[in-house]
Amino acid sequence: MIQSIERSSAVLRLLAAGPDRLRVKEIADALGLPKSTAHSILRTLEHVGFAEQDPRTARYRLGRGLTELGKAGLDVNELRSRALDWADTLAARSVESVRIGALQSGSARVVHHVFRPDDTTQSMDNGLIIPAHATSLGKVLLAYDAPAADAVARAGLDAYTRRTVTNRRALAGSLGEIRAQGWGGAVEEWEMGRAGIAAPLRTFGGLVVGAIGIYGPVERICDSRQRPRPALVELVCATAQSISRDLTGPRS
Amino acid sequence: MIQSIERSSAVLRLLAAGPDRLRVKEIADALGLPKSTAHSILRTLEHVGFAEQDPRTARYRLGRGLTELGKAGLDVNELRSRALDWADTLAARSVESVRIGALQSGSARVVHHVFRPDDTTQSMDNGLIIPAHATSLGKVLLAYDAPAADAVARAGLDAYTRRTVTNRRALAGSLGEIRAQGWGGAVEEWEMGRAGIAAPLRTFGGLVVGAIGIYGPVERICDSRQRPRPALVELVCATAQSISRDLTGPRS
DNA sequence: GACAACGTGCGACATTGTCGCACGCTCGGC
DNA sequence: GCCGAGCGTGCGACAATGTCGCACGTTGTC
Repeated sequence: MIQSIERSSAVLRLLAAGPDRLRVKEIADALGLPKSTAHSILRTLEHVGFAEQDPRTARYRLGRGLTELGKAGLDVNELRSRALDWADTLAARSVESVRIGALQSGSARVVHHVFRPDDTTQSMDNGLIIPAHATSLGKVLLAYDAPAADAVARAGLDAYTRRTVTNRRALAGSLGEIRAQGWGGAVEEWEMGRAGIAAPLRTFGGLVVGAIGIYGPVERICDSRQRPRPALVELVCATAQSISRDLTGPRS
Repeated sequence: MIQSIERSSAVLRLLAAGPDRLRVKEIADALGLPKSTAHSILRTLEHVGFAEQDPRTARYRLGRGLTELGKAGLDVNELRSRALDWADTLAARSVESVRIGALQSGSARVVHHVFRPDDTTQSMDNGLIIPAHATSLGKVLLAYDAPAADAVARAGLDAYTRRTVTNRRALAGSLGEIRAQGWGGAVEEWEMGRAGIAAPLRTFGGLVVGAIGIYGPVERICDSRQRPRPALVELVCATAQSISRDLTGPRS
């Protein structure tokens, strides 16, 4: 039984008990904890949005995160705005178009799109719903959301090219591989001649709330053996990690 | 920032995301955790009532405890039923009457009462509201609930005897002492010639949900120097700890 | 205006949570 | 109906992590 979780639940119950905001000392006394420990728990609870601190009185009360448990975890707009700069940077460094996606009602949706720097003949993909099982972005999202993956597989895996994964078992294996290596690739699974590399975006506790990836011609994305170029993979993963660090960093 | 709390919040978000119940493996994969770790977190969350496991499918979903955060922490009836046997035992061993109390809307209420074994001339105190600042039971409850203590002090500290604590500062000091030693006593603060010894009842994370204590003639409760007899204090504390262990033990 | 009490941060220690592994079991497929 | 894979669960050892004590700077109070 994990001590800190038990304690945090007690803190939440305490905060919920009365309409009054509570001081650190009061909580510490109520639970028989040192001030430091109580403070540490409160900081974490505030960090994840389960508690809030009144900036004026320094007292704590329940946070918005608890009531929002019923809804979608993270606002798509916030994800977008927080990832904007990083996406631009990734596009510049990789010299490819960049997409950020999130799962919405079980399917993958592009929530942000950065054009390839020196290429104007592209379509704006914002808001586009892309096949989750046939793109790197979609597969990464599915890899960390079992129910969605299930729903997609159950709905039927349409073939877009001859390399599209249409076998449920093969898809499950692919998703497992993505989890194992922390990123996912898709080569000509959606459109012939095009490939993508994507990595998950994580919030507190490792919760995946989206994915970011690059998409472009196979000959630029992959090496001679049709495998995603390690340098590009590294770039995508590093960007994803930076965004994740950002998401867990300043307030939520 | 406490890792396990962040992770547990992620688990809760995950459980809240979809209406489907989730498997341990799915949660572990989604957060990038080993199965064991995820399982440990889930067990704890279930333990504190934030998650529930379907006994048939072994899958997890959100628990009732989360939605009940807004209401009183622990049902008084449950506290009563769980403490019944222990209260009887305490009455038998101490040969005194035993009371169990809880805070209700800022004042102390007797939720259970066991008569002194060989004494029939007693009144039934069940449901009785007793002065929180002038009884051992009430003071123990106040010691771990700062807002209630505040409200009581603000409402005015009526004097029932010449030994009743009526000074706010003195009361605060008394409550601090109770926290420090883990039990509280009151000698002729409510009724002349009567004294009490009480200790807190704790749930998960050390949250105080009630108090148990004995009450009787000063000459039996206290030694020659008007101080609570150590043997009785020990008895009360041991009983309180047993009940607390019970409260954190089998399901909530 | 002075004191006390609070919130906050840091560091060292040791407790605690984490991880890897293995056991039974159930579910699904051949 | 049998076999196999995959799951939930439990244990143990390690070391990472949370805990605690202390001290600072500040706020609120008398």
